[in-house]
Amino acid sequence: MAAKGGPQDKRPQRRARSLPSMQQAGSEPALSIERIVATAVELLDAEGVGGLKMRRLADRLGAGAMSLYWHVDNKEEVFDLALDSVLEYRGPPQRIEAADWRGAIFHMLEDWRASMLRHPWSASLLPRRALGPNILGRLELLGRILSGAGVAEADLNGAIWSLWNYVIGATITRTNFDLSDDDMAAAQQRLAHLSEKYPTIERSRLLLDSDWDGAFRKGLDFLLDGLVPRL
Amino acid sequence: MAAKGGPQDKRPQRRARSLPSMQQAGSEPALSIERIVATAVELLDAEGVGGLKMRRLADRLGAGAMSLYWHVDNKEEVFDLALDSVLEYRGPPQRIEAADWRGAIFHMLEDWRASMLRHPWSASLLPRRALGPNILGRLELLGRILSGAGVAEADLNGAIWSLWNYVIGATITRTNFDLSDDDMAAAQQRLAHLSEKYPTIERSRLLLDSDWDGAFRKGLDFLLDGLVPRL
DNA sequence: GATTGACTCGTACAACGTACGATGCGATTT
DNA sequence: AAATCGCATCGTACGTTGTACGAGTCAATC
Repeated sequence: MAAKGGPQDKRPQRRARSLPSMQQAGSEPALSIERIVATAVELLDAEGVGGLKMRRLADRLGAGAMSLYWHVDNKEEVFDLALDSVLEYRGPPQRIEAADWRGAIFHMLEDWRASMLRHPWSASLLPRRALGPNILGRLELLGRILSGAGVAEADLNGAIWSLWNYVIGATITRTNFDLSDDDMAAAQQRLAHLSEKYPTIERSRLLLDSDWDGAFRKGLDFLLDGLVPRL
Repeated sequence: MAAKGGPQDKRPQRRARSLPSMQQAGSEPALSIERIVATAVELLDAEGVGGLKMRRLADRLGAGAMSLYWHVDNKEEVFDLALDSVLEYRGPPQRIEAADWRGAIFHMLEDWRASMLRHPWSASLLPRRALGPNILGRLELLGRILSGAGVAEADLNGAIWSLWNYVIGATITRTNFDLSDDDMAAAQQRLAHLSEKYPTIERSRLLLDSDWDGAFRKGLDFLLDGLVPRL
């Protein structure tokens, strides 16, 4: 979309924020990207993807709707920033990467999944390409650990992507089928109708109660078994 | 959203379509869900998710915008139907499921991925929960093959979900980073900026040229090695 | 004091999904 | 034949959204 690589130097680059500048009546602490993103995450947590509207976001910030556009190009960017902000990774408890690479990978990927499950809207935003620094940081860390664990240079990209794919797939599936009780009942009924067309699904209660966490870990184990050469 | 399970019997259930009923001047073949969905897929292929608007869809069909709403509840449903329609599976060339379960699974999952890559918008629609008959059919088939291959009942759901997660994750990643040449150049430049923060990504050219297809197959192999008990 | 640049916001507009009700038409009933 | 009914189409209109535009405020600098 923004293909033409012109200068387009409309963006502020950096706000000096010299004084508090009381601005209203001494209450609202002035706009900033950080505050905008944090409030956007709040709003998304509370009302989902559809609940994030520029006017509402501005309201929560005690600002006019159009004020946001000085800090942000458009709504898309708010989504991108919110997504990346939720994926920050503070690293494993100790520095054990080299010795226990498997533990390090597990920790990072489970934290990844947990972070996204804490903010279910994040999964549905993932397919829209937004490579923020936190996401890149996770990919970088993943590559570094795998590389240290003995994965050959030629296999590195494949290994990184396999794990990434698995994690985001699992997260998307999980948030997608994390039905409320009402939905469960409805699904149950809808499926009962079709039990003769989908007997296996019906018998294993695939959509109703799967052990998501156990399945995630087990699949991850298998993947790692294959990706990293046994020593 | 549509939680209240009232009767809401507004939907037509079945159109008899008794006569061609020349309707206009003998040209347009009258509206139907099938035609609406097929045209929606065309439009999505041509212009992406953002390009599908009810008015435009109606235009392409030679109909008024509001005419669509007799066949369809809302735009969401158009998305759901388009997604499912693209995921139809005609089955493996021969009937070899029992003997060559690995081949059968590979065939189905690679076809799955290929179908979605042929319609890149489909990946971004997946996280919105829409279990059409074709998707359910694929899950059912997957379960049946795995079960026949010797996966224990207790492990079945986990195995199904692991494979499903992997496939949709891989597809989403692939469509997400399938950059045009312009985007590639832009990404290259943006990354050059950060090469000291992400040296591993930079060195392995992770975002620029990965062997997507090879990585997909390899990871799938590893998953299957783990999921299905070796005989 | 004048100018500048960072920042805010009220107004306005175009585009969208779709509610509502009118209309046409074939089949059925009277 | 006339009246009725159900399927199907569509024009108009409304509310909501993202955001373009330009005017406004205030502190820092000249």
